[in-house]
Amino acid sequence: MDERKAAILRSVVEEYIETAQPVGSGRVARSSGLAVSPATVRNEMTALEQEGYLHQPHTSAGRIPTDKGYRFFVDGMVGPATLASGQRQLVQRFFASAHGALEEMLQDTSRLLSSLTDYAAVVVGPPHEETGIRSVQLVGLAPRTALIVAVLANGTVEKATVDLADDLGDDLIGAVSVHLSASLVGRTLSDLPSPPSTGDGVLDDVCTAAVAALGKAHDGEPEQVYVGGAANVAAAFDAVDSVRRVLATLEQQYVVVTLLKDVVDRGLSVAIGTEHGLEPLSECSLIVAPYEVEGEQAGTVGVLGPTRMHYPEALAAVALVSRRLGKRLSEG
Amino acid sequence: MDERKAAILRSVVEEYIETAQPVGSGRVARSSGLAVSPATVRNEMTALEQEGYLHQPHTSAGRIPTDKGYRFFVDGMVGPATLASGQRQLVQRFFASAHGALEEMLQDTSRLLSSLTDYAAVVVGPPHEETGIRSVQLVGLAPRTALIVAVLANGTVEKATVDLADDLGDDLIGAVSVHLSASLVGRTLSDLPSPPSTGDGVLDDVCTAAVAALGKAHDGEPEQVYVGGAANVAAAFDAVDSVRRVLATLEQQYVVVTLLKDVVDRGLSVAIGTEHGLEPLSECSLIVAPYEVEGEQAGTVGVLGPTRMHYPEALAAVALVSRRLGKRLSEG
DNA sequence: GTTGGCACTCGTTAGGATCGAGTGCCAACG
DNA sequence: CGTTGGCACTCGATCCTAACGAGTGCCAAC
Repeated sequence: MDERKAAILRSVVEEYIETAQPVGSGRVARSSGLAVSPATVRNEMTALEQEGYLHQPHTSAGRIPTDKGYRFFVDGMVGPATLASGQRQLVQRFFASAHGALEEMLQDTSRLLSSLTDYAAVVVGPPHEETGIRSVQLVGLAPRTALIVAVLANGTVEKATVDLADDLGDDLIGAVSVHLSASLVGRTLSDLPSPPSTGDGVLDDVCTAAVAALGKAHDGEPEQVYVGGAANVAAAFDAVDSVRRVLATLEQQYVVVTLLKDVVDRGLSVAIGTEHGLEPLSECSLIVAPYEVEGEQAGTVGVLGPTRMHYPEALAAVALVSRRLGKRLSEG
Repeated sequence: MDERKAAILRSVVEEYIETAQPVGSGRVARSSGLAVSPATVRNEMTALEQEGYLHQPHTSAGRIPTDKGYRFFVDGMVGPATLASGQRQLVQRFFASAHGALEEMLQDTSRLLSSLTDYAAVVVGPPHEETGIRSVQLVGLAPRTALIVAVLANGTVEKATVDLADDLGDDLIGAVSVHLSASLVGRTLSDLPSPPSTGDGVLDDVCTAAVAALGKAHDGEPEQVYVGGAANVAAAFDAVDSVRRVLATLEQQYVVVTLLKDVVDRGLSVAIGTEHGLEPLSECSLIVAPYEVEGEQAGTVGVLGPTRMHYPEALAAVALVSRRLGKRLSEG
């Protein structure tokens, strides 16, 4: 692919992202900056179509980029755009004043990202399984029900209800608490030991049940995902049915988490159209970036928009937010 | 309003809900079961229009119910429909097998309700402020940061980060925990006492800070709200802009909570169109029902659909789900 | 009070003409 | 040989008109 063809392709993509209208040779000749006639552009465009970068809705219409065309555009980008200073300030201020619980911060981050890009935004939280347990406690709720509560190092709380065979007194529950605390603190949810025997059968049984409940509650559960700006999906498409499909997919937390993980694992930061293989989202592109907490990859932030999204700006926003989020979470 | 006019109005509403097309006199004459001619129906319909129950999009089109027309229809309903046995079973099974944390159960309930009705569903959780505290604990997270964790009687966990002036040792944190526990257990979040002095200045300071943090974190915060089936909004309207407006409103948790509270407080179970005063939702109707846990009104479930929603079925679903949810939560 | 008849309204649909953006092809040009 | 202007052609979009028909309001008759 020679430089001129690339320039033409870029021009088509840019125009189409801006106008959502098929782009004709005349428009490209004017806007691409190339000093060539529309006829020359036409010749190149037929070639680009044959190579699969462009698509013609019908004879005598302009061209529309294919997924492959967007891919070339994205790969050939000089890099993410620089965000407007107002937007950078917004991010700055958000993370400067971000406070309180991890959960709220992640939810607010997804809202921030969606308001930066005008697309739907997704934030996947850090895996609970790998975070150190700071405290464990058993709390009696009802005569035969207790709650095992584990506080993790990142400030999140995991809990599970434990059904008890007998009605235990507060003293016994307290004893169990102490024993559990001694054996579980410092471990992780994915690495729960069976607590050493105390010699007391009842006490041991409760301990085992509690640990089992805690382990089971978060076994195979995906990480928490926070979706922000879902309403932007409605603005991005004008077919109400496309909107429905995308929203229905976004509601399935498990699917979303898997999707983001998958894309990140494949080392991509942009998945265009069908590249991620999720059929209901074939009209969408997804931009993702992992964020790191204390050097460890902790979670993912992402943006979901139409394939004709503003890639440079969205990439910049996602990159900035993921970096700042990681930094913010690292300082504790 | 005589009986025949009421029957005609009912017929118009039912037809319009079914077809989404303006309803003409001929159709009503056929479907209403009244033995009258279209001409008679026409006479009545002009009267109904002058009284504000019906609206004509343009001369020589059929009639569409106004909000007032829907209101009359709903008020005159013999009662909620009986749900299909398949749906009743679904609810049955859901609550029989519902398990685990309150939060997940409420989220799943909203999904259940949305799948029953094909509208968006909303569930507002019980207020945390009024639930008894079962356990309080201070956990050190970082050198100068701790987390105060309160377990409530309904199995939910409240927490707040506490910034410490000094780096406290585990022993001191433990002491604070014990002291906090002694003074806070049994109280509620809305009724936090200032812990009695221990004679130790540092210890007292930390206690006060922790209690303040806990109180502040949930002061004026609305109850948690769970939205399910938001994608159904896209199916209910065919103007993509209406969809956007409604979704954008649903994303504002505070607005949604206030809306539901407001409607319930006014003793309504149905708010039609502009009745709730929330402009972006003027094309929607809202069906709500409070649910009671142990005799106390605890929260609200609701359904948001287009004004031309299937009121009898939706009412039945909301009523059933709220009743069963309350029952399920009461048994602990 | 009810009804059939009737003229009228007005959105919807269908057909046809026109427009114009855009194309492919080709011959000419540097 | 790549580039370009010219040109005929395509085909969706736009506009117009006509015909249709569902529905209305009104009125006279029952």
